[in-house]
Amino acid sequence: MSRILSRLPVTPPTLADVAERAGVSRQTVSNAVNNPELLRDDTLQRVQEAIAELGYLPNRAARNLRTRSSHLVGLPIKAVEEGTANAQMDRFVHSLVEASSAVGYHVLLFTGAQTGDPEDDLPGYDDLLRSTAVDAFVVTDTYLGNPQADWLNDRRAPFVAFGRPWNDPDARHPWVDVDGAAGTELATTHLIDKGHERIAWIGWRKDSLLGEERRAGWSRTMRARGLSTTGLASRVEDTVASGREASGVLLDEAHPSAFVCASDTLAMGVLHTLAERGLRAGPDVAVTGFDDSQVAQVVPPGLTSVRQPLEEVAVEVVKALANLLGPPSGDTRGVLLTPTLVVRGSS
Amino acid sequence: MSRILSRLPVTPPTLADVAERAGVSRQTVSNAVNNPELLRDDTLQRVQEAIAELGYLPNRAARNLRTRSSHLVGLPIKAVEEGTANAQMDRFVHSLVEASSAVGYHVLLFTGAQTGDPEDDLPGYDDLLRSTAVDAFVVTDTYLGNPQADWLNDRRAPFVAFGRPWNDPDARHPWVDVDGAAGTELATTHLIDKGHERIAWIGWRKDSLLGEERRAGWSRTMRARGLSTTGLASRVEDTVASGREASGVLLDEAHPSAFVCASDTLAMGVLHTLAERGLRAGPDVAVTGFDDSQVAQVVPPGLTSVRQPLEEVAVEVVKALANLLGPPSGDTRGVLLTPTLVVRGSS
DNA sequence: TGACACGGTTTGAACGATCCATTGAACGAT
DNA sequence: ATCGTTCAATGGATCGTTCAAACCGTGTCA
Repeated sequence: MSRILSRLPVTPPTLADVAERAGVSRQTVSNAVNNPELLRDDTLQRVQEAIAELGYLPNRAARNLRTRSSHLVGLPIKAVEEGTANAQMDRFVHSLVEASSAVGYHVLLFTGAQTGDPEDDLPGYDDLLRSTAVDAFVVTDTYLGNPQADWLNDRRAPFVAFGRPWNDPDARHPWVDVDGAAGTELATTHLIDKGHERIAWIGWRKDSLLGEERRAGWSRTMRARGLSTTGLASRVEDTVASGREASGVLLDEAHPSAFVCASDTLAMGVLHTLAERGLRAGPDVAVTGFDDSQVAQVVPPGLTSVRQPLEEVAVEVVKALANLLGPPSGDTRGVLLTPTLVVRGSS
Repeated sequence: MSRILSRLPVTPPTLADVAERAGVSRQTVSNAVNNPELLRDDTLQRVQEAIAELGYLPNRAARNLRTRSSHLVGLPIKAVEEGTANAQMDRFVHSLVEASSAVGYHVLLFTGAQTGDPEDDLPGYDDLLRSTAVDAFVVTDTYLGNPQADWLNDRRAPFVAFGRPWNDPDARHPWVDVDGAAGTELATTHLIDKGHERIAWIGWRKDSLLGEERRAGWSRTMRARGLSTTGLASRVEDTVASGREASGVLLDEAHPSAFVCASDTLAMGVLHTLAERGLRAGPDVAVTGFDDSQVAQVVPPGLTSVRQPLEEVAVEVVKALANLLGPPSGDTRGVLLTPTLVVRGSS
């Protein structure tokens, strides 16, 4: 019969065990854990001693059942894209986990239907919510046309977005985002200060509002400093190959001395072109990227890049979550954070 | 037969609701969900219709309470290291989440005490387990001296390791790992086939058994092909700077025509040296890395690298988990997978 | 004819916590 | 001595599910 060993040596102590040991009722122990201010000092201490002696920990499942909440937030993770250098997600996830645990929440990962169409993921959200597997979501990809935000809003599902609600300026969900234009402005100003005057832009296609915002930071800074932008902008796909190609054309036709890119991926494409033409990144042609990915950190001679304050973003996201799930204090709908510039050899 | 998506505010239907609608008892509905083979065909169908009509989903918390299991596996994530190019964890995590959900499990992230000392993380594991927050763990860092595995083993905590139990060859926990020596053998063979004879090794300090294993793949292949290894090996820290320095020294003293590195990080260091000396990676000096990180994919001219089958690893880990938590079928203690070589411009 | 086995279904009792209404004691004011 | 108020602590009901045992009609065999 004892062939099957119990996984844990003994069954963990319950509220009732602690209550008996401390000579109080279950409810009092519960209060000692959740509302200590309700107890008299001496009883509180007695209960806490009993808790410590028995090594009591509340059973999550029982608590979840009774309170109808799981203290879990769901984070959908999308497929890993091969070419693009967006490994920065790591940083965000790590901070999110840490910040969440500080307010008693854990992060649950899940994937969608894997069909590529975000539409197909939506039932997955619903199931998690209705089965009380998670209390809320954190969504990270609110590009234009992504149905997630709208869908979750319709269903009154609690969630916080990393990314502005581009398609619906007065959406009612809380969000946190990074000011992209401020980032490219930093990069452009930096290059101008270094003496560059013909500074090119390589960004994404026009339907990306995120891309257009970053572009605006470059163009407004150029204008403000009295520099021309005509013929200096290119809009392509977010791949190394596109960046390589676009920079080649720009070098031939517009002779820029520096490139500001909408992503590290595109900037890597520029580095490819420079390497092919025997030009040195930095001394000959300056390049800046966006994201401060690991690639930017290790590629020779180091890629100057705009760094998003992902740790801060995570903290703000968790604040919004706490506000959403706990007692609402203020209702700050959106938070916009400012990035910084990490200068390396490429500029 | 349209799927009913109820708004969140209304309480979701319960087992009892379904039972009433189908004209059966609660337990019968429960069986329809968990042990359909126990029901007569017509009853099963009736119940399934009721489930579909109401859009019923079992309440996770209640199920967890009753079955004393959470259907969650805990995955500790460590701090993001800045310099090193090991963002490959993404790939593993993604596959793990996917493979887990296929067998009804979700992945819960958590961080340790953030003190840097892994010793301090251990209570965190214990708490999660005892509060029935997770059923098991997946640990990923079983380097020599890491107390996790031993500690979990002592406590009979169910877990699967990605990484061999280096310090205890007959540890009793299941593990999955990648054959590092086979990987460097692939790289070395590839270089030899390309005509290289003086092939240098840059790896980690001797106390890393993982590093020694990778080194063995290089040295045994060299020996097997009748090539000398004397003076061609260097053991340093896993940083870009160390790789840069070590490759400089080797180039001066041993004149290798190719480098096999224990990591992409070290290989990037070699690329730095080559760039500084005006040497082209590939035509002039060949370089191979290990991990097939995103850096390897985007750095010009592309870094040849050993790619770990992380997707397969995840699948095997989940298999082991299922075996551990469900009815044990076989008891395969360890699984060793073989990596592949991704050839790019650097070789 | 009675005992027994069987597949399919039902019933009551957990699982371990919190919510809610209530009790008991303490205390100052009448 | 009585009353009202407040503060601490209690006991029972409850969350939604699964477990264990009981039930019931039918068929089989001694």
